[in-house]
Amino acid sequence: MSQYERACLIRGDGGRAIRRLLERIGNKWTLLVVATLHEQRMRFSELQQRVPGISQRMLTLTLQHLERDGLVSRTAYAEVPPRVEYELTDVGCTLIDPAVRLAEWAVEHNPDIDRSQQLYDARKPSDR
Amino acid sequence: MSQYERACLIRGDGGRAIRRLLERIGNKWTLLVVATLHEQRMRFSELQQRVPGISQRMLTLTLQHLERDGLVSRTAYAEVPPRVEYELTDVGCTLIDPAVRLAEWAVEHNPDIDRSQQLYDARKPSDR
DNA sequence: CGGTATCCAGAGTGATACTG
DNA sequence: CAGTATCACTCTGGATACCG
Repeated sequence: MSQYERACLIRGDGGRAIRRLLERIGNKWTLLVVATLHEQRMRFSELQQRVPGISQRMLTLTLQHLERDGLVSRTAYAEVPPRVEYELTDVGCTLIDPAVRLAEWAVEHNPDIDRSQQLYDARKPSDR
Repeated sequence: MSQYERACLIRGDGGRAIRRLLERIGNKWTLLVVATLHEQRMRFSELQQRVPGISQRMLTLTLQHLERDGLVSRTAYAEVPPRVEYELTDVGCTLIDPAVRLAEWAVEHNPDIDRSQQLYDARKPSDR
């Protein structure tokens, strides 16, 4: 399969498949939560500590979305005080690999983008 | 490098690298424009025709961001009427591969996600 | 402990009209 | 042709307070 043909996958159905995925993981916290859960199953409060900066509300919302999509499973234990644990499902695990590729690209090309932005911003507006 | 170690890349610097990338490509149009330009260099109006639904304003904004990041180059020809052509830079091209992996995941797992959402939504709110 | 409910500020997006 | 300018709207995310 050629590089060209593969690129067509992105536009595929007018881009609907990948758009849907990006609406999921394109937000501020989802990938961080997924990557954190990949280390091990974890309860709510532990997750909140390991994802620095996330608010209770956003962690709740993120986990609910992930559970609805079947990427994370939620287990509530009938105890007092309550205990709830989250873990990646099998499908959720398969997302790690493509996500890591993206992260590798990001880390590798961050300096390029910095440089390009500085050049761009230094140009006189009239030259743009 | 283990799967576990690779996943750490996502959280890397508190997730800053991949967050920056997702702010770029996580929006509605960027990846569609990149994938379209991957076919060939193209002028503004042609691009607008090939990316169905995009407004003039959003295409302008998307291209300006991509140019600032150094993923797309812009060439204006001093003609009347004006002609401007866009093409992927070398760095821009390297983004195609990880993006395609993501698209492949999206296409492959779309049915899983549909099913999971239907199950989730069918559950009584009290069971959640 | 693990959530909900409410409110608010800001960013992303789109329609429309105008311009070199 | 390839943009800019303006306005309106929606959606996200954050702060805070309360609940089982």
